[in-house]
Amino acid sequence: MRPPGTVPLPRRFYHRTAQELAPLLLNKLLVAPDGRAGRIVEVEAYSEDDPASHSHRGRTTRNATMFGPPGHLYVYFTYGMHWCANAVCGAPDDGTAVLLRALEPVAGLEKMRLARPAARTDRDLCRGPARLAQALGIDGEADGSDLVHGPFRILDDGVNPPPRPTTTTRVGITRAKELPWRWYVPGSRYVSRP
DNA sequence: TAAAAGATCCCCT
DNA sequence: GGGGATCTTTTAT
Repeated sequence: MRPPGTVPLPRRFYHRTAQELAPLLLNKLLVAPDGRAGRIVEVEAYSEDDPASHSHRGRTTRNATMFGPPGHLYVYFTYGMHWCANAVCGAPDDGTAVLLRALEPVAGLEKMRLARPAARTDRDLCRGPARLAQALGIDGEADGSDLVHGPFRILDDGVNPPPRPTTTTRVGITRAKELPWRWYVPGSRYVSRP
C-alpha cells in the first residue's frame, strides 16, 4: 500500500550519475513501510572519482551496496552511533549514490517523535542525514533493500523538483570540499544548513 | 596489532 | 561556537 496519488520512481529513474540524479530527487517522498514519510529537501552526490566518497578506494564489505544495482538503499554506520541513507544510482558496478540529508516530515509524525526523543521540535525530526534515518527507522537492516518495491521507497506525488535548486559545497567532509555537489530546496526551513 | 578518522548529533556555554 | 560521545572501518606499522 502507498499514499493515494503517488507512484514509485521507476528503476530507470536511477540510471543517471549522482550529480544528475541528486537535484531530481528533491521534492520526492521517502516512505517507510509503516507510513512514516518525508519530502526530500536536501541531497549530496558521491561517486568513485570523488575523494570524499566511500567508493573512491574501490569495493569493500561496507560499501558493496554502492556498487550494486541502482534504485537500492545504501545504509552505512558512522561516528559509532549514526546511520545514514543513500539512493544508489548509475549503472551496476559504478559505486555512486545520493546521500539523503534532510526531509520535510509529511506523515507519521507521531512515530517520528517517538523514534527521535532528542528532537525538541518537529523541525528537527528529519533535519540531517542521521536524524532522518532515525526518524523513519532506517538502520543496517535496510542496507541493500529496494527503493522501487520497498520496504523503504521513494515515491513521486507529482510535485516537481525546484527549477532552480540551491547548489553548495558538501557538509562534514575533509576532502574535495570545494566540489559543488550539494543541492537543496530554496527557502525550505527543513534543510540541515542554509 | 594498533591507531586514526569518520558523508553526525547533542548539550553546554 | 565548541567539545564529547561512541565504535566500525580503514590504513599504517
